[in-house]
Amino acid sequence: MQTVILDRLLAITNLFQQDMARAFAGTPLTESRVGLLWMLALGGPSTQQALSEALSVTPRNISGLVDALEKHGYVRRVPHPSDRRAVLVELTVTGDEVMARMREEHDLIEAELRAAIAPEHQEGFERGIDAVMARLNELASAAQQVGEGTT
Amino acid sequence: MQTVILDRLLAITNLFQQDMARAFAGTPLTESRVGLLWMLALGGPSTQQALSEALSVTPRNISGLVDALEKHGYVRRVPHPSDRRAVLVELTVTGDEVMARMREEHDLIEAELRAAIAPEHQEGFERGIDAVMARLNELASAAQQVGEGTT
DNA sequence: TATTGTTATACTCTATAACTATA
DNA sequence: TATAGTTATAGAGTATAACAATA
Repeated sequence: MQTVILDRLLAITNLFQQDMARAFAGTPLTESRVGLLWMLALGGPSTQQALSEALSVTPRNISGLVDALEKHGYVRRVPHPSDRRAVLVELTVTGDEVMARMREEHDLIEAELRAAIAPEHQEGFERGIDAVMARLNELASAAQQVGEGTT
Repeated sequence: MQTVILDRLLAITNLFQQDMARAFAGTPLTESRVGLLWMLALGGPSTQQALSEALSVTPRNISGLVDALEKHGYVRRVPHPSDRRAVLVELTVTGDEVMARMREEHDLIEAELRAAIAPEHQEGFERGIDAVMARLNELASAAQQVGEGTT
C-alpha cells in the first residue's frame, strides 16, 4: 500500500497552524489578522473591499479585522483620495516593522525546508506539488460549479 | 529565484479548507466536528479526555463538539464500563455511514492526486514531502521548548 | 489528592441582513 | 441605482477558571 498524500498534506497544515498559533501567542495577532497584514505588505494600501475579495471573506469581516489591527497600532485607516465612501487601509511604522521581521522569518523557514530536501528529490518535489495543486484547483472548480448548479 | 515551498503549502492548505467548507455546506458538519469523527472512525469509541489529547484542544472544547454531534445524531455518549467519571463517545449508525462515505471520497481524491503526479516525479515528491514534514516537526519542537523555557 | 467532564465567561472568526453615505 | 463600509444579530471554535462526581 502506498503512503497517503492527503494525510501528509493535512498533517503539514496542522503543523503550520500550531506553529503560527505558538508564534503569535501573547500578541494580539492571529492567523486571519496576519493574513490581512500580508496583503498590505505585498500589495500596499488597499480598500476594505479589495481586501475582502483578496481574502475571500465578507466586507463585514474585514471591518472587524481592521478594527482590531487598528486598535493595536498595526494599521491605519486613511481617506481614499478620490472616493469618499472608501477608506485605504495601510501599515503603520509598527506594522511595517512587524511584517519585515515576519518576512525574514518566512525566508529562514523557506531556506530550512529547501535544505531539508535532498538535491536529487528537489525537482520531483516541485513538479509533484505543482501537479497536486493544479489538480486540487480543478477539483475545487468542478465542485463549485456543481454547487452553483444545485443552488 | 526559486519558487517558494511555504507559499505553495499554504495555498494547498487554503484549498483544502475551502473544499471542506463547500463539502459541508448545508450540513451541521464543520472541519472541527469532522476531525473528531475521524478520530472515532479510526480509533473506535474514546473518552473525551483521549479526544482532547488527540486533537490538541481543551476538554471543554470537546464537550462542545460532542454536544453538537450528539444533537445531530452522529455520535452517542455511553457510560464508561469501568470509570464512572468518564463517558465513551462512539459513532451512531448514521455517523458510521457518513464516515464510510467520507472515507470513499478521501480515497477518490487520493487517487486523483496520485494520478496527477508524473511517475518520474513520484519518488522525489514523496521523499521531499517527508523531509519537509520532518523538518517542520523539528522546528515546531524547538520552538515549543523555547516557549516553555520563557514561561 | 488527582482526574473527568461540566458550567460560567470571554474572545475571535465568520456570515447574513439592514442601513448610511457617497458614486 | 449601485457601491463602500458600518451596525445588528447569530453560530461556531477556542481558552481559562471554578466546580461536581468519582478514582
